[in-house]
Amino acid sequence: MDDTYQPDRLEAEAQRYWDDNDSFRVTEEPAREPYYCLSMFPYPSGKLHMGHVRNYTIGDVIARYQRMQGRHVLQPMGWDAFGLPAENAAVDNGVPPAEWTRENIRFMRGQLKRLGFGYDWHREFATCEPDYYRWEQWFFIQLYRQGMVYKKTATVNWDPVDQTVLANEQVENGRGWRSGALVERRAIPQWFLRITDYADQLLADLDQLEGWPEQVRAMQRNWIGRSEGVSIEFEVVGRTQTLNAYTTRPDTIFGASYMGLAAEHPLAQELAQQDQALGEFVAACQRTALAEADVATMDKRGMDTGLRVRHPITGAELPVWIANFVLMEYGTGAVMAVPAHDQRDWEFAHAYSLPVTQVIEPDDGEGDVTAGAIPGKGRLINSGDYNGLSSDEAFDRLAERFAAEGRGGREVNYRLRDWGVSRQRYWGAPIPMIQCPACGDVPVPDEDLPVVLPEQVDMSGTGSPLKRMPQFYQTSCPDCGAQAERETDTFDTFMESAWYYARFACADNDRAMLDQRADYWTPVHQYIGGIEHAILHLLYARFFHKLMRDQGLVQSDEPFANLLTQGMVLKDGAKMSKSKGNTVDPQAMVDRFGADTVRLFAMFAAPPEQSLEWSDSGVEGAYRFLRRLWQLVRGHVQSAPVPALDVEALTDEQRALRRKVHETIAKASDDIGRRYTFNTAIAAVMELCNALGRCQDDSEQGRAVMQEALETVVRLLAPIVPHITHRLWFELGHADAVVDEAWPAVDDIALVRDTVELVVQVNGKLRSRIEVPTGAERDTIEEQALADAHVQRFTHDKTIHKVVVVPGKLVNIVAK
RNA sequence: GCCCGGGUGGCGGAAUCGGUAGACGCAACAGACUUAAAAUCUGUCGCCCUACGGGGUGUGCGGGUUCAAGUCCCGCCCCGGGCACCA
Repeated sequence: MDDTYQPDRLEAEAQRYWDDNDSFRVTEEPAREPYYCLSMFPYPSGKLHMGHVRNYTIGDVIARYQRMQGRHVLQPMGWDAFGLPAENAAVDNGVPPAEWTRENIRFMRGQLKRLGFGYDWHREFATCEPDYYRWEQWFFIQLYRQGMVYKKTATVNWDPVDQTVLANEQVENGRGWRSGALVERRAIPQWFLRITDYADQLLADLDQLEGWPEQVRAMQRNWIGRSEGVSIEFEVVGRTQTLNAYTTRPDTIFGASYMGLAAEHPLAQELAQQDQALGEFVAACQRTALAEADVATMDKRGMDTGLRVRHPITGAELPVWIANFVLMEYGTGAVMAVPAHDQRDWEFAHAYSLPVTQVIEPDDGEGDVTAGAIPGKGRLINSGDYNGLSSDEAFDRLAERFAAEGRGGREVNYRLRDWGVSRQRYWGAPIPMIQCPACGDVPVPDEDLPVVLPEQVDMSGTGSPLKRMPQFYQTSCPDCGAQAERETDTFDTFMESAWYYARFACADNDRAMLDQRADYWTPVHQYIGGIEHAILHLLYARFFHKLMRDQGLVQSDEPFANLLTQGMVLKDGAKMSKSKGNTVDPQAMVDRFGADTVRLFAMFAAPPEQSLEWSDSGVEGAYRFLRRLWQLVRGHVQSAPVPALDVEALTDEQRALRRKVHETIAKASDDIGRRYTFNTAIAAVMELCNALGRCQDDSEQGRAVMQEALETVVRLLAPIVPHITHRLWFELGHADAVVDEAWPAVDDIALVRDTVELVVQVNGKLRSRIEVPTGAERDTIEEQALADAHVQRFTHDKTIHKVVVVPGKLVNIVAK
């Protein structure tokens, strides 16, 4: 055995062993219990960052642990290869996106291998390859034929100088990031998936996802935003048309003092044509950025249209205002504004001196409508025939009334909007549609798939180069044969990541999107990724899984049974970023200390769900621990031969050490297998190693206990630091590799204790400790605690009121 | 603004179901080894007081429940994530 720990040599050897033995290649074995462990695949941005290292280490630890538990583990890896950065790189450096992406993949694959992750590389794919996206195109067409896809105009950020569509990320303070021009909103036709048709299922099935953090389920619930309300038609005075408003609070209808319209509302658009001032205001609203956060924080502004609607009960005339905080995407784009009971309406009413009438007496104490809105439910006042009813009673009565009158009724509404999948970008999967002047939108016939994205492109112009490539877009109509044009938009990249987990099960199938192997492996048993994907990616993947189920491609309802969301990696308290200059390159760390040290630190520094503060000296500490472990094993294997363990023949000290070994197995198994708190599992193993290092027992049984202890330590650490343990396992005298070993088992007999220490408190303050026999009676414990000299000091001049005994833990004496 | 998290020593964190606050590691300090340094090993390490036995105090802030609160409840403050075209 080498005198010193030499990670570079040893890690290369271990990796060669796994390669030569195809250790992580799996095929479907119906008799075995499958376990699919998946970490969110990376965007190939150039090189791995610490967030990747952390994510993939967590996944690898779980995969290797489950393998040691006897499960048949699949852990694949691939590339989320379409996206904006490739286009930016092309503009900045003149490298074509395809070439840039493939080079990044090649480099990052090497980095993943160097970190020793146990992936089945035979299943690898990149989403930018036609083999992959052809099935996405095929599936989109299936959905189109079923009516799950439709086209409508929707707004995008438009940069008037660069003549291009911008992502929200590319808009900074309302200006285009390259040109600095004020961004405009522009409405263009785009493709949508009817995710709202699945809103109820997506909401209801969250209850099945017991293996998901409650936090994420709550975020999805809020995102879907199911609400039960009432739609009400308002007559427009002097016009034949009506305005439909949706409200969750019909009980406040007597407090309605105006109606708010979104700038995009058809009536607002119509009025803007006729009135110059209104036109300018609507245009100004439409110039501002799209992001919800911007809409929510901007000043509430509006303009009176001069139109009036009739209050459906009182008949009073209410002014119609165009308001910048009313969203066309939610409800009907028209709101019945009740300033006394809605904060936004209240602010707006105050800004424009509109009336505020309180119509609810809140249940929980008093409110003051001069200070702010009173949003709670209560009893109706100032509400005519409805006075005295509770909010809930009034809701029902009014809903029935409007339904009976044929001008509204109960309605369930969702905050969730349909999924716009069109992107006016080059580096994405082409949307497989053809527009024919005669036939309209026609899907590309299955036999013509895939629609291949041309890779030789000129990225120097503005906008997508596809729009400048007649050889791409000129085609003939599949239906009538006339000259027609292909869609030049590409798919949202969330499309690729919405189904990749299933494709890993059968990535080699060139005849179908999925086959029965997808049902063998999915639902994914453990999915691991960043909390930043808690809503969009995970919701889209859940939606896709249900779509695929309804196409008969999979059987289950949900794609991911268990979810672990990892926190961010920070340096000096801030997210690592190039602009802050606080990045740490994992490669430099691996070069210097080896993969095991980096993996160990990443798992030790914080539990996975919390953010992780990077610390260079902490990494050195991890390295020191591995060196000490190496020397601990070396000292042991170089001593005399190890006899068989005879548990009957152990001294008290040997029994105590062996008990610690088995307590550590119990703790580490629970921490890794149930709690996913790898940091505390590592701490427990470190504690055990500290105890082993102090042990000077070179008797026969002393060495036997040490052998058992070291074999335990090596196996407990094997998922986390697989390279050093690979080697140490052989050094401890084994012929087979530790990667194929079973997780150590707890010997319950080793855990037995004769006595247990109890803490003694007086009035809740720690005053003493007593040693009692393990199964001692309550009375005995109480007697011993009261007799304790330290306790007496605090009780002798007081009366004992009560003695609380918590078995195995403490005694609390209440004295006054 | 809305939704979801978090706040514990000099630092990262531990305390799992309301029961010993500070495990484990880092940094720092002291000692051993060394010609010296590095490495390694040993010890100390929340704050205040101390006769060195111990005592007081302490988990963002202010209240409350309880024999007992970092943990539960109410009200604040600060930091982070998401907000539909970054992935």
